[in-house]
Amino acid sequence: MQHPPFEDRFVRLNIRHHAAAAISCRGCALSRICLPARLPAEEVHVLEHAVERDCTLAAGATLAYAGRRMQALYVIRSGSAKGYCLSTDGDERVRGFYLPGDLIGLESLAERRHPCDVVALEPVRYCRISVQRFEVLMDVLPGLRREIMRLMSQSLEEAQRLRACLAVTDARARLAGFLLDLSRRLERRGLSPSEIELSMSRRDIARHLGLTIETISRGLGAFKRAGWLSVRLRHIAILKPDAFATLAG
Amino acid sequence: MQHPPFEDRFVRLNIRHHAAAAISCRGCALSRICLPARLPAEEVHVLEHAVERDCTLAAGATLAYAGRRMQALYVIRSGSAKGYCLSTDGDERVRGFYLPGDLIGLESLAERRHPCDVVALEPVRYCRISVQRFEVLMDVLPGLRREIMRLMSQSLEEAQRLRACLAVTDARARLAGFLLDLSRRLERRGLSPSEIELSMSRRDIARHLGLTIETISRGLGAFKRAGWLSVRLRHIAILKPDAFATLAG
DNA sequence: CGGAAGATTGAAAATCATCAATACTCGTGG
DNA sequence: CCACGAGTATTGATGATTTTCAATCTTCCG
Repeated sequence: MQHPPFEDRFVRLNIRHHAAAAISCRGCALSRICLPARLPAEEVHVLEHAVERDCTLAAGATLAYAGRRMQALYVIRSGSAKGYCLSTDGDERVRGFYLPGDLIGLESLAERRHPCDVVALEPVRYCRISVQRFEVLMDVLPGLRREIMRLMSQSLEEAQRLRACLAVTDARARLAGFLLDLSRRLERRGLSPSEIELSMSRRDIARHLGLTIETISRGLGAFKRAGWLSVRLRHIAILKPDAFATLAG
Repeated sequence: MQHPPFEDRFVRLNIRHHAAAAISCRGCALSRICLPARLPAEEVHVLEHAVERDCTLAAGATLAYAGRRMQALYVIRSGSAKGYCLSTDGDERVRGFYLPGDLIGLESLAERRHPCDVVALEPVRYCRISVQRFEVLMDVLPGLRREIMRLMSQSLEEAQRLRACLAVTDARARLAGFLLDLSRRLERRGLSPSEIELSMSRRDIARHLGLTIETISRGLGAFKRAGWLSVRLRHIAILKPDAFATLAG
């Protein structure tokens, strides 16, 4: 819609296929977090053959364009991405951030087109499964189907919860809620919940929370002075998670 | 979790079964909006037998309790409800509002428990299908399965979009976004997008948008003075939808 | 009629956005 | 290796918006 003819070319340019280097799902570092974790072995086998592994994306490259027909679902293997849309007057609204293990495109299935742009915040490795194949598998593999349902339900819950976290007037509380959520998501993926390397800029966080860069910066400063965390640029360490939980509610 | 022993009793007391008066899905006023709309006739028939129709709930009564194991999925037939959770210090965060045709419980499927309370904002009639039956049907009816997937995808998209609408600093813009979204949801359900009878209080809206009652009131007042809408208590008429769209972005 | 809850309005205080200046990081190229 | 410059982050001062507190008005019940 917004970028009619270019997208396919762009996306294809950004994808590098390394069929030879393709790792099986079972051998993947994410196997405990990703789809196969809860799937019976025979289904994992079928799934493996439908998935293109080792796709990569450079930092800043776009994985999906708003309004364009969706071609595939993606799973982030490493790196991270942000989903955002542009308002009529040109400023962006960040819908959310995708972390390793996250499935991108579930929200696009109904309309068969992406509701917003998705760009890599850092170099991203990801897996890809075409919508057509995905739909076939959904009919054929009951285990996968249930797992996808579970994932969608979970994403829905998460989206609503995050929304509730924004339904708070206080800017610090919002920031605390965001950091806490990020921490928990990382923990669920087997990463450290306290030592966090932010892949998004202050600007992204601000556009995500409905605040300004300066407020984010000052908020982090206040948390630092309170001894709740240490910050140095994109690296933060959460020292008192309970304090954040209390502030966020 | 929060209301351990009482819930079942409450819910049951609030449900009135009128087996005799049960209407078929095909005869239901919502048949064009609700699940059966996109289902093959034979599946509608099966679904009909699994659904309890004509359940009712008094205004203010609770349909689902936060933390409690989910028993069933619900579809609002008439009336409306709000989903909210309480923060540690007791003030509520409104997650969202459910309108006629909305399926309640999709977000609870993963954890098998409700993430937040759902209470009726006005007298509600609804249909009910137990989780057990639902899961069986999901395996048995491919059409229903696809439709549910579509619905979940759509809900997810909606939740993310609404979230983006909060990612805006200006209070008026948020309110405009909320009204616009409400208007569009009503329209999709065959109701008037301009003549709206709000079932939620200013307080509910405020808690939903991360603003205060007074700001909501002043915002509506400003829209009124600008000639964008007419307000009288819970009844609003949107006169210039484009103005709202522009403000919301 | 009377009382409780909801809604509006006004004046204040606090928070946050805006504007502006500065510091810092990191990649590039001399 | 250093200098440069663009992008990013911090900090300060000011002003606008929003919250808070308070009073009033309305509606909706019984």
